[in-house]
Amino acid sequence: MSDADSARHHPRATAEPQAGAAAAGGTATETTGPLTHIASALRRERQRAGMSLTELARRAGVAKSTLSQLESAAGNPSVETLWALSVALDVPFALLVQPARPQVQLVRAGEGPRFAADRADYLATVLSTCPPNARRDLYLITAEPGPARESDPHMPGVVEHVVLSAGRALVGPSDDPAELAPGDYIAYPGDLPHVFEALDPGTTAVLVSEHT
Amino acid sequence: MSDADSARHHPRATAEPQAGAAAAGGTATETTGPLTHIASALRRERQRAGMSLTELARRAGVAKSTLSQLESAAGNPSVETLWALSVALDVPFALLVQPARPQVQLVRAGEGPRFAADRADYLATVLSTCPPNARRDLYLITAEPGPARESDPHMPGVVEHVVLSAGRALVGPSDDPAELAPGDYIAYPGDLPHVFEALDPGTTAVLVSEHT
DNA sequence: GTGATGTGTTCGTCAAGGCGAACACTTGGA
DNA sequence: TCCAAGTGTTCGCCTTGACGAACACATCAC
Repeated sequence: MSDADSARHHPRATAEPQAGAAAAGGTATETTGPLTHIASALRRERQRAGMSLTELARRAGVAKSTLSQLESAAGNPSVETLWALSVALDVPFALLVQPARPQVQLVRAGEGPRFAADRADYLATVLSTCPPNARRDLYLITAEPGPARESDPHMPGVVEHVVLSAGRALVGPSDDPAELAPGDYIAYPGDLPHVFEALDPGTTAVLVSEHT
Repeated sequence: MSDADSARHHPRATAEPQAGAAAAGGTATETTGPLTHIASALRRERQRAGMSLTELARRAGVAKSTLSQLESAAGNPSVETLWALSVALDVPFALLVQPARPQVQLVRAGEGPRFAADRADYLATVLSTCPPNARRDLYLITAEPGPARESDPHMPGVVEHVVLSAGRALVGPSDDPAELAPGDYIAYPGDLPHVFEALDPGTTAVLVSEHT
């Protein structure tokens, strides 16, 4: 994540250091505020779920009037309110808040920034670092047989997904790894010690690291 | 996503239809409320960024007092406030709100629910459906050469990532697909028409569908 | 037609969020 | 030692979010 400053977490961050007072007052100009997105997202998800305004309000335990104002982009809901709505809609909270920005991106097998490997027989290529909203990285792993590669646990809340492409490998929590064949998949908490040990030469895998 | 109702979007959803009134009142028992998580997440991320309470407040344009109360789990911030903080911290909004729940999960190459394929020469196996917070699915694609498989565009905001494991394939937006070799990676907006056309027999790939 | 149920909207009221200022408290020069 | 500059905390005050009730409107049964 170090040299991926080009892709930051917010589409058009506007953290003006000095002009913060503007955001403090009630009449902020609100550059890319989440409120308009919330309004449309709420209406869209509610209709997708086939709920009436009244019913959603009842299920979420919020006033019908509040919900109406929110869908009109009037007002700035509290987290609890929006949380209740996301639960009632059975929709991830983030979906109600975050704008998105997709793009086409291509990385050839050889290309892409290699991850500094402490050993020559293990190579991780970064395919995609966390975009605006999600916190997940995509790696291509290439490894040769040898002693098990112990990874130090990452930040709490990290989940790693591994799909084996070729060869065989011992992957998973250090205390109970699984032997994967091509096509096999495993997911495990990344904040616990875990291993990736190639058993066959030319072993490759796709690794998704989810930062929650 | 149809038959994956086991994994829902919220850790312990408590959308009681009738008892919604409880959540409405101020003194709700607050089962898995995001407020306590926000408090700890805010403090953690702020310290990780090496910021003082005063500095973060200044950058985000929120009152120092407000921030202090939030980190003490006192109060229920508005979305705008929390948004400003997430921008100032350069951290995805969701990270401040969502609890997480990692687990070990293993799917063997043959196992896992197959995705209903409209053609015999294209098989998608679900490896992992969207967990509590993220909205992304993991598929293993197995395809044989044949006419291009056109996918109808999905919901807006969807991004698909493809890493080719074996064989060769033409993947990407319909108007400009890329020929992938093993190890190649491509990402593209899923809300536009796109193709997956195997060029070699036994072509396999890993597909990450991000619902943003 | 007319009442009954549904939709989503707009009112007035009250509690709570967010604000600046004043407050204890530790640190490091002079 | 004392003052200055930093930390994070607690105060009144005003603004505003969230509420319930009343509202206008469409639909359907009788």
